[in-house]
Amino acid sequence: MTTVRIPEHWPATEEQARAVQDELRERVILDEPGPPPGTGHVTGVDVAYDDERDIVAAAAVVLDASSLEVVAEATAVGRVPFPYVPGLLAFREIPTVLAALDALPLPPGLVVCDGYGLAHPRRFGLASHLGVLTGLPTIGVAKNPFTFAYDDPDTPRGSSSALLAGSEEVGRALRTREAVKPVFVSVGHRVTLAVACAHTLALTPEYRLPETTRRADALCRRALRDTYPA
DNA sequence: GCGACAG
DNA sequence: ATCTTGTCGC
Repeated sequence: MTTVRIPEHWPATEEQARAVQDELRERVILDEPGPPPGTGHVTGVDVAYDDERDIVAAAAVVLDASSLEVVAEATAVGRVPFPYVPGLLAFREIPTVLAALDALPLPPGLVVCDGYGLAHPRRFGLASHLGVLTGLPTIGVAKNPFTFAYDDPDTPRGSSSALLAGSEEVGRALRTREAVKPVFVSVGHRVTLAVACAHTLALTPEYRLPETTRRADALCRRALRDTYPA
């Protein structure tokens, strides 16, 4: 497993971090459809924290998009590089996630993040940030609506409704399991919202959350306890 | 000013 | 995110 250091010029204040977002936001690509769902590789990334020891562990798990079988995985650990501030989550996760992605023996294909992309106070969430830095197509699938408004989607799996920032649709509330709380899908980089939702449905044949994030979540937790046992 | 707020 | 037992159900 890779060990990472905090990058030299990583933002130290919220003001600096917001300035980085405002700068990088210009590079987001929103007019590409993205890879077709059900083909190629799809990679889930996630992180786990040990606040006591100031440690963060990241995992990247590559799945075959049609069988959802694991094709490759990698992990990385490092110091937590930024405090949790709503809207600045990416600065906590990105260095370690990048290291895990770099350690993969294969191209990741589409990357599925645990959080938001466009659905963000400055329209530049974790998935957008990771996409711009890697050039990879990315989407965000979050478990909560954050500050955004939405109407409850219809009961059947596959139903969806707009995730709204005022009157602007920044994502979709997507029902991945009948009558179960929806997930909140937003575009990261080089993927369309419709395609992002299609991928999310393809990744949730059984559970509310995408297989990608379920696998990545399990792996980064394992990496954390294997590396720094209680 | 106060509360809410991805993970 | 993380702290945490049992419990209901497939």
